[in-house]
Amino acid sequence: MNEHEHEIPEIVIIRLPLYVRTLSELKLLNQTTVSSQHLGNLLQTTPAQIRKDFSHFGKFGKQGRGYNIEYLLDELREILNLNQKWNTCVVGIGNLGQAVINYHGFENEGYLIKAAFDISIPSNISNKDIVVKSISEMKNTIKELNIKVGIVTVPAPDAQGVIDRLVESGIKAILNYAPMKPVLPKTIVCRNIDPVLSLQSMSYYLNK
Amino acid sequence: MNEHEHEIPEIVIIRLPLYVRTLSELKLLNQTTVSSQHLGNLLQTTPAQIRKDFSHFGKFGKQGRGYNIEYLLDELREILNLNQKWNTCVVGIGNLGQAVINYHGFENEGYLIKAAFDISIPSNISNKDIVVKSISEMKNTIKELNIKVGIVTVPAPDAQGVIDRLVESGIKAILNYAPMKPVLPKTIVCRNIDPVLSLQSMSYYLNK
DNA sequence: TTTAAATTGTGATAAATATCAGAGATATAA
DNA sequence: TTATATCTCTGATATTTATCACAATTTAAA
Repeated sequence: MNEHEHEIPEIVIIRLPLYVRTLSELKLLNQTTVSSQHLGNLLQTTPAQIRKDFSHFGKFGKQGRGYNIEYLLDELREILNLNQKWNTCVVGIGNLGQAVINYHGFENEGYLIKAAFDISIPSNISNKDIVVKSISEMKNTIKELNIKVGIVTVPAPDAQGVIDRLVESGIKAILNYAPMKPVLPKTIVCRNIDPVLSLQSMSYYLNK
Repeated sequence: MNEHEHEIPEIVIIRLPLYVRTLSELKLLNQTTVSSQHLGNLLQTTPAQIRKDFSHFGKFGKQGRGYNIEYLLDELREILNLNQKWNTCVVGIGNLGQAVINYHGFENEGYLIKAAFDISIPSNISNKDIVVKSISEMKNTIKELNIKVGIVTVPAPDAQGVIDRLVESGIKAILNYAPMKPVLPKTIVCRNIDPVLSLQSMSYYLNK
């Protein structure tokens, strides 16, 4: 079985980056092999699920021995297209947008913020690596800079409009911080970051 | 069927806040009733799922008519314990922690940030509504201020330690921004906010 | 060399989740 | 008043997801 023979469940794809993260940590600790049992312990999941997940993409392990960390890590990174840089842009340069721009956790993982857009351009953004432009110049800039991922940090009422423009500009993936669910063509991937929803669902379990 | 007769699937609980949000928007537009069909259109889901989700908690609708928005909204808010304020604290006052503190989307939804903790206390935090203290004073402060929710914004390597202290201090829910999965007693609820994982799982769908 | 222990990959099974479909209730139009 | 359309609630069914369990393979120990 390999990735060309069947559609892989999204839930499996969503778990792959967790495996990548833990394998990277093990590699940093100079570990060379790991079993699904051990990986399951570290990730608080079952070895069966890990093996089944991997089995969608091929055979990466060795019976009686486990997985070679370096090899498995590289395979998973390749599957996820992590062995390359991705250019991104931020739309919305308010508090949240500025926080995202100043957070360097994205760059470290290969997601480079190349441009930031807003209606009015704040003067306090001065990062020589990031082009700051008006939303009206979005389409040209995204094409010129080969940007594939849009990070949306505008207020909810503005988000759908902004997202429509991103799609029109050729963006393929959206990381949406606005508290709303965008309407999108099914060719575009989207993930929502919505801490308020997380708090609200946790509140169910808080007995008064 | 009501909430006392069976364990409700967490996946259902996670969707309830979405319904609350959309119902609130409809209420703001002075709508008085809504059908599962209409709600499904707005939420990009199926009417059957919405009805099944509600059915775990009781009968809120009227055949041939739909749901009274105000009534349903209040019931759902009551189920989720949203009809009250919850005191929270932020642990980690670096860039991310400060961004969370300056973001007022939590307060607006009834989650009040009452305290912020770090090892060294930055001087640039000056919010008279938030107590800023050393992590060593965490336990007393959390008890005194009746804090039930902890928001973790420390770097990943520090997160498990901080979370252990939060649990020890009597916290019941954790919103974790650190890129790791905490080990927790099963009495504690936790949600992880991990935008890097989101980006990485989206990358799978970006063909080079 | 032989035996025992460890571990994968996977078909089969179980569990969880989503959808279907129709009886019954309500509202609206004729 | 009657007929038609709308819509909920829910048991039954289908689909998706997770777990089980074991043959096959590898390693390590006897």
